Amino acid sequence: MPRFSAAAPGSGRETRRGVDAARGLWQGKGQQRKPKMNLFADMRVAVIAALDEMVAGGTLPAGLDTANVTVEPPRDPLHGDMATNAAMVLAKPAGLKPRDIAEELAAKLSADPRITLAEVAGPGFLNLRLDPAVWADVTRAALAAGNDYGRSDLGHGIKVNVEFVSANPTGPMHVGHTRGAVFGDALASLLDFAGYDVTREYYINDGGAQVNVLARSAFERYREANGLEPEIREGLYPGDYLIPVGEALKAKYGDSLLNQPESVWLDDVREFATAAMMQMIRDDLALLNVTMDVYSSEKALYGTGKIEDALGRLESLGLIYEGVLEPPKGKLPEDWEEREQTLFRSTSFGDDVDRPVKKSDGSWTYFAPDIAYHYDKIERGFDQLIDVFGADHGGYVKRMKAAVAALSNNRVPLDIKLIQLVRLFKNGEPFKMSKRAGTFVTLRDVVEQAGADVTRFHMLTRKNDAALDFDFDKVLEQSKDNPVFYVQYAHARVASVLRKAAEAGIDVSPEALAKADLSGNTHEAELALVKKIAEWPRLVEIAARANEPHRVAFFLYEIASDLHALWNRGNEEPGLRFVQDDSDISAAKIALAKACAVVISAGLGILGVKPAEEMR
RNA sequence: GGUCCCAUAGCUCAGCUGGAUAGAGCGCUACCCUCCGAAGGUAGAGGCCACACGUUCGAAUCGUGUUGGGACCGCCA
Repeated sequence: MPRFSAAAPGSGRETRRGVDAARGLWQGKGQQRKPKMNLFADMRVAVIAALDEMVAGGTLPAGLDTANVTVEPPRDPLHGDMATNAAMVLAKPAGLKPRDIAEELAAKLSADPRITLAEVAGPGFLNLRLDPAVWADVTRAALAAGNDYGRSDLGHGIKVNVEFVSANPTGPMHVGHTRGAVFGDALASLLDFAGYDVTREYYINDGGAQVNVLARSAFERYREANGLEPEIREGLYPGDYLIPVGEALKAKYGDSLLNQPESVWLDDVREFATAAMMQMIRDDLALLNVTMDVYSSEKALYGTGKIEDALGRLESLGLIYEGVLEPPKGKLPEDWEEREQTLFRSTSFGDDVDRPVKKSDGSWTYFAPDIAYHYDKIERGFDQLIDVFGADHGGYVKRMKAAVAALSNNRVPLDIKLIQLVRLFKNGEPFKMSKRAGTFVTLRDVVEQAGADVTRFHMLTRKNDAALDFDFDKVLEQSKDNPVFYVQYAHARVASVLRKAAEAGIDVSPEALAKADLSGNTHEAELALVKKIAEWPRLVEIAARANEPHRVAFFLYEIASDLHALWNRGNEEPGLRFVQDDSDISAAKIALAKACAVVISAGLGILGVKPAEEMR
């Protein structure tokens, strides 16, 4: 039975810092680790160094801003292995022609042993072709780093708080929460991988009217447990999930509460029921392999002066006043009348109207504890905040950002990611969710049918602000039309190769693969794969900068596609197969395959999906 | 009325702090399995990136406006 107490005494918070050392490799608090080889970042360093030489040599003026200089893979492979826009970006501020800059830059870069050809193209692009030895280095770097390949120090260990799920503790989690949970958890892992110090946090809305409704609903189930007819009135929560809570209440209180007025039992029953709901939510999250670092309680903000502190700070900044809001334009609410309220001057920070923090009866609005909670996060020293909300909370984005900007004196950026809805399908038919009809699809329903791995991957195959279709049949389909299967299959194929090679007496130990002569991996299908492997560290940084974990899922699909393509080529060209009679050649091919598997494994790790060793 | 999100191939969607001839899957068309790696493979067709103007050496990407779709909009949380 429920053991969870929403508020740890005195703090309003439960943490699990320091007890999570057992996380998987990729989820270790990694900001102290050294970043691994990032070919594109390395080459950019070389380009900037060459530009510095040109400044020293007098070709370029000093003090140029190189922030917009990029080194990236060209869309067309005919353009070489990498391209830089340096000449075009710098032409105007330097007062020179792009091609002139590019020509000299090309001459300087040609001295780099990694670069075999640097040629000017188009309006001033500089296309670079790399020495094949570079690709061998990439393969070896991936093998050596394993699941840490692609780790970055982009975040420099700064403290980021990712608040997600934060479902009301009034019932089980449904599919919408599931997507938010997967997104938030994957984003947190991604940021950790990119060198941020990440805290996963859940805000428990246990301070509002809805937990009183929960208490009254649970009380009816308590009466039911005592043999009375429950009266689930309109507005109460009718779900069966409260029946065991009623029974637990009976076990604790016997029949002693039955004839008592609400004022006697409300607080106790509310606390009991809330704790039970939070335990259920924790269990649901555990099914999805989501573990929070911190649970913070809204209720614990009341009566401790925290709300008053936060609003007092706003007041000292002259951002709180008593006033009357204009009625909203267009359709007027039925019961609209002018009222004086306590308002936060959020318009000073880009909001459209000022927002009430106190109701006309003097009690706090929902916004007030939210302000206090975010103030608390700022005070705990976070450098960056991320909130993951359902798309229906879009209206709160501006006011929340305004509050954080005001309270942190613009020091702490707040990014709010809105999660669009999930549309459920079964056999291609829309699957209507309805609490009344009992077809209420919970997180548990989804995970029990589809499994945590499939659910997690599929939920990340769409951008967070795009609606997502979830078809129970399609996500379980074992075909290349299913991205989950496709990526897992690629990893399993490599695992299969390693097993087969070992059976054939080939040494596939890490040491042997590290020593393999990779200079023979020159087929275009092999080069396509190794170039994709080289791109992985860059993709991690792009995804982390945008707070968009779905990019990882798409990248994994692409690299899996490259592996499958190479595999298929082996059907027609036996020389491309991984397992060969010549054990030296075989080791080289297998090293490449293994490096690919390493990237898939690391990427799946960020998404929270276990890589498959075999498909069954 | 206002705010936010969205608009890319027939369909579902990617598209990098702006970069070269805009990509993938499905569907469609044509080829390809006696066997050695087909829970398939190869190739192809398919686009006014909603529209207009602007910024820029360069715009699907940034800005303004228009059209169409969705979400939200003071004592609900």
